[in-house]
Amino acid sequence: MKKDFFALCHSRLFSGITEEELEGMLGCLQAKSVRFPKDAYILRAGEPVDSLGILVFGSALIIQEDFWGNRNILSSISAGQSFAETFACAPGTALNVDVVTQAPSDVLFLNVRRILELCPSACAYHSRLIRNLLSDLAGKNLYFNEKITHLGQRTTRAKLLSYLSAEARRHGCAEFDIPFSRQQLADYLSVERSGLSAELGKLRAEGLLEFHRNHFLLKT
Amino acid sequence: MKKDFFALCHSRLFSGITEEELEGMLGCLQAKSVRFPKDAYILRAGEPVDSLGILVFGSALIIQEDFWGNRNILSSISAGQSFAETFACAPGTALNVDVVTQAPSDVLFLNVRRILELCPSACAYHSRLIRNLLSDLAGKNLYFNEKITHLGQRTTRAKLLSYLSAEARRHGCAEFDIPFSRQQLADYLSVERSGLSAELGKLRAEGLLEFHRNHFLLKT
DNA sequence: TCTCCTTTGTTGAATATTCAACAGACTTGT
DNA sequence: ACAAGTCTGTTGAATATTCAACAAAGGAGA
Repeated sequence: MKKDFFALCHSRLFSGITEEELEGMLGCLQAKSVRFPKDAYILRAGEPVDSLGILVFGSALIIQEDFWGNRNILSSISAGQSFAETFACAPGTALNVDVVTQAPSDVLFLNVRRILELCPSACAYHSRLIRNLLSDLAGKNLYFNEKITHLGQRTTRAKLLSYLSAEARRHGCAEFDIPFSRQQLADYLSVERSGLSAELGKLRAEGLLEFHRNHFLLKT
Repeated sequence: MKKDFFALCHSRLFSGITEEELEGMLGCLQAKSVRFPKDAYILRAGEPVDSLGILVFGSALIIQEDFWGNRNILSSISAGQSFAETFACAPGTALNVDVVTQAPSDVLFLNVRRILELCPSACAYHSRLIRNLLSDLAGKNLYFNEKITHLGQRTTRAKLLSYLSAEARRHGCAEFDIPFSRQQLADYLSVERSGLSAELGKLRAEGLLEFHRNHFLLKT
């Protein structure tokens, strides 16, 4: 249980809140902890949600699947990150994504109505939690905004360069690892895997970058 | 000034707050009102922002422009809607979009730090405002999510069908007007205008839909 | 009503992507 | 070390998109 608290204290949602405060809050918020095996559905598209999830331990993917079964990876989730806040915060909205574990995972579910309800006497830190949630949503918003920037590019090459530039900016370095396999990157950028590989080959031939598997080096 | 208040009271951000309460709050929040002519830049990419904007009157577009000047319309803003909340709520982030008026517009700027600072004695409704902001960000998040769904489609046809389905769902009706010209829709979906028109022609020939200008009717 | 100007539709050539199939590289478990 | 399975790179044919140029339709103002 202490180990859980460590991950939670370092999550964006609970930043600025101490372990002692957290312990009291979780009870007040009626938090529920659930364990999932590898490749399990944490949430399924179509479900109405009134709780957000926090990945305490493990790894998961946010996946969107269309009518014909084409998969599109929207993001990957690691320990300390939360998911489904958007749907939980927008009342009356059904989930339109699947959340699937990549490894055995522990998830903490928090009911958003509980978070928003004022109970100043019991939990002075509700206010802080709300502000964290706000900044978390803003962060997700920026993430989606960035993805739209990549998807808005017309060609596979332009999408790749847009994505790799963003990764380099994020790492603050021209050499970095990406968190996707080729197939996952192709899904993320919504292009054909073979075309992606071919384009990477061209970019290497032109001297714009080097790579091996998921390790990349961008060159001037 | 009363007319301003009417639009604000019916905005998502100030919903549940009365005119009297609003009047007091605007002073406390140090709200600043600015008027813009048609085709003017309300905000420019690269600017650091600590305030969100509310369009009190008029109409504006959120536009992203890449290095080579290709424009991508991310959304359109009408009276009562707010913009730049994301950047204002995520500290230390520079704006990566332009906000441009489509018509003469009045904008109210609200400093987010002011909103988040607790001042329970002066403004009991700060809490409500924060919750509205949260739900607003969640709503924007869903909007971007939807756009990603469209952009994630591989072909112009699939993007169109995805977009038109979403519009029909939004209107709750198979017959509706879209808020974009052909060029704007092509920018929004990130495809070629002429290809878009051609695809619309094919869809009509196949009997999937009817349209005239920006009026559409989806057929079974 | 008649221009002028903007928006939308159409076409064919050039370019890019998808699809399918396979070969080689890497991993994992025995 | 070996085998089996997965991931990545390569190729050519089929399909789709972009580009450029022009034609047609719609709208605004005289």
